[in-house]
Amino acid sequence: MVARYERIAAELRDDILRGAHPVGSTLPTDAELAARYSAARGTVRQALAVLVAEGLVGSRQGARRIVLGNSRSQSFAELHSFAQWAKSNGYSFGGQVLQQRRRAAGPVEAARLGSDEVLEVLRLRTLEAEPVLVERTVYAGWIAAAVEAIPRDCGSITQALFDSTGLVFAYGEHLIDAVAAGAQDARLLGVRRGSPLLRQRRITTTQEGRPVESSDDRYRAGSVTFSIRNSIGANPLIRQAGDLHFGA
Amino acid sequence: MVARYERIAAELRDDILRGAHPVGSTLPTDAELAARYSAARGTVRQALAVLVAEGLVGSRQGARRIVLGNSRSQSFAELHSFAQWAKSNGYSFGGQVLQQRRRAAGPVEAARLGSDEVLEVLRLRTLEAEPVLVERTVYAGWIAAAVEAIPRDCGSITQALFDSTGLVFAYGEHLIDAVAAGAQDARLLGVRRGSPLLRQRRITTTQEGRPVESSDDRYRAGSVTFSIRNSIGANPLIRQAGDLHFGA
DNA sequence: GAGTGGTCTAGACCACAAA
DNA sequence: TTGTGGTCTAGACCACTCC
Repeated sequence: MVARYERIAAELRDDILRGAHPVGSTLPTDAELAARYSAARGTVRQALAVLVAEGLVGSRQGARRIVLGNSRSQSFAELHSFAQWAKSNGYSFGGQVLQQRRRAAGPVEAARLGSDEVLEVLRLRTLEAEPVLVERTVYAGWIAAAVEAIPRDCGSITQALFDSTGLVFAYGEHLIDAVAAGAQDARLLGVRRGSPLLRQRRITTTQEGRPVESSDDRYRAGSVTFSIRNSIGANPLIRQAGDLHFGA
Repeated sequence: MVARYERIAAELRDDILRGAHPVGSTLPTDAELAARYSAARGTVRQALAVLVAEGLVGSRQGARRIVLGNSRSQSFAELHSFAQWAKSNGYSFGGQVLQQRRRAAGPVEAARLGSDEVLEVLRLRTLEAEPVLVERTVYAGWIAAAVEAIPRDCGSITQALFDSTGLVFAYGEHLIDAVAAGAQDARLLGVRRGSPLLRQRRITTTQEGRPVESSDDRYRAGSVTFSIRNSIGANPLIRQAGDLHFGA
């Protein structure tokens, strides 16, 4: 069952991407769209809100809505998976599943992933043959079987899931902070307990917004740096190898 | 004029951050909230959509809404200074200059800031009366006099420089990683040496792109989280206030 | 002043989760 | 089966933009 507003949003998006509404032009008014689709104004507004969130359409109170862009790729994540990033930068990389088990979702996970049963995976990833990243990932139940079918030493889970299911990931929210290495972190990464790690908590969804996984990724300090440029249109977040010279 | 749903959202957000609704607990139902605030269900849902978009609340059709988090986070979608961010979130904050001296720029600094002489400033900043941030900032020579004129306990340097010079900052590039606290960091922040800090190195420019400062900011672990969203919010009905749409 | 989008109301029905 | 959130309608008024 696809919601009415989703279908209207899809039609409008197609119109924009097709060029029927060029960048800079105004869209039909709420009332016109409501008449065209025989829907209530509220439903049309819900559809338009989708396009606004994607950055395709801009709106200001009192003024007509304007088409801001006509490329889908810009509105979605430019943040690639660890493997994609490493590959595109010419680094050698690897990965190894250390633990994997199904279990019941806690209340927070259930709400986050929309799933009662989850697959918990502990993965250690290497860069240039050095262990640099501990991933603790919780997958939604509907994708669990596909994840379990992936070889344990697969380097790119994203690629493997795309090959087996056709899924393309969109990256949702990222929370970045610093934490002290716990006992398990320290052992896996070869650092002392309590030493600094860069933590990235993230939620991954399909392009339609369906939650796929929730992950707690911990990078060894000095191995990876996140970079953000605050210029419009630029990639908001990219990873960089550590050891960058910045400032003095 | 603040919208009704914004005020309701703010109240609910405060309740969550205050701990009145612990993480994992369920929120009141739409109907209960509508009755409590004497608002229509649609208005309450609009407020809740704000919290869902912020990642504080999760929802699934048929199930009660659940509190997902209760931590403050700093979003990169908003190009705010520490003071602006703290103020907009209702936190008390302060700052104190500990050291300040002019010196010759190193070759990298000279290239980066376009300046032979620089002003080096060590600043300690507090949030809710706790020291959370050590800032080591290097200002370009042309702005040094204006910086030196700012009172040492000024909370918002950005504001002070705007007041005295009319300058508006644009934030250029941010590099984020984790480092171990050095001796000075540890002493100032009241943590053990070697304990994890979240480091943000950034370059600030004027809106025209002229470099103003280069800074190494170190946050005590657990005090602040950076958040980056690069896909559609869970509920597209709500636009984020003042959203600048980079990558969003 | 006319037109438009932003907000809000008060209903209704449906899909889904949990008991 | 009951309750909840998700969707949709049909109106209303307001704030704002643009002419």
